[in-house]
Amino acid sequence: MAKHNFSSKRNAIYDMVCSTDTHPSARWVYEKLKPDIPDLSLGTVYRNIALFKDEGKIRVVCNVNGEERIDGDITPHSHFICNKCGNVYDICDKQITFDFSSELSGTGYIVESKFILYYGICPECSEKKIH
Amino acid sequence: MAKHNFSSKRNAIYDMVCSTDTHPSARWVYEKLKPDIPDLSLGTVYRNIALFKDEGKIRVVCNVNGEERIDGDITPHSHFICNKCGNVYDICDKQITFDFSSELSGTGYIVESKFILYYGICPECSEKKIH
DNA sequence: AATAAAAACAGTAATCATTATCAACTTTAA
DNA sequence: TTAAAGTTGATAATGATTACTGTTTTTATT
Repeated sequence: MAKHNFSSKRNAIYDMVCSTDTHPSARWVYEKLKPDIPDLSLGTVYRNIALFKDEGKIRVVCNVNGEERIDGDITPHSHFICNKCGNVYDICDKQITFDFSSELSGTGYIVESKFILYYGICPECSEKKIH
Repeated sequence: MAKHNFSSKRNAIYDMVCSTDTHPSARWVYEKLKPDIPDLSLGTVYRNIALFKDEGKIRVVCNVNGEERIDGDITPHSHFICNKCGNVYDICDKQITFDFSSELSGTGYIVESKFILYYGICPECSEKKIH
């Protein structure tokens, strides 16, 4: 891994990713930071998100409407994706084991990560009864 | 749902998706069929795959290197995605329950589908020891 | 502080998967 | 048949992501 210099923009991007529970896209992060950092470039957001992925500091959750959605919380947990509004929510399913080390043991598959995704209608969209 | 006419190309696309366990991309399906159907258009493959999705005849498994991967087998099962070669494999984890009807009951989330994805290194790449 | 090498950046162009358009061709129902 | 509706190939458009390039910032060293 290459050595990295300090970068206030990189810090701002990482902080934004970690301080939201929206499971944002690169563009969302860019638009949130742009007012405070007028000379921020969308390419910089993509570049740094790619870096965080390489470093394992963030993870990719899913792809919604062609946009990759990321999460700064890399502790094991599941996600719910709303088929209507596209919002991504954390699911606290403590009872589910994320100790997958033995789940596929003896199969030859080396598991590095496990993801559980629920798709459906979120409470907000369910109430709105929009269709 | 609109009414659909018979279409030999649509049938060929659906048959190809269902007869492979590669969890193909649209382009893969196109390239497999092209030799036998020289006047097939990539747009037609995309158009019909979108149709199958709407009808619930196929499902989206994941997104690998920017390409959406689909599955003609819509019975409940998990998938393993190789971080090296990008191949997608079926995982027969019979012990895992796909009866998610009550898993998020009382939370307000209406679950329509559940996906379990394992990421790691597949047996083939593991043997090759490529890095 | 000056300075040079390395890293990061903005701005823009390029790439690539997917979708939209539209005129020509098929299928269907009568 | 025939006309309406559905399907298609070819191509253009879209939109997310990546690559490029000249400039700016950071860092390590005087």
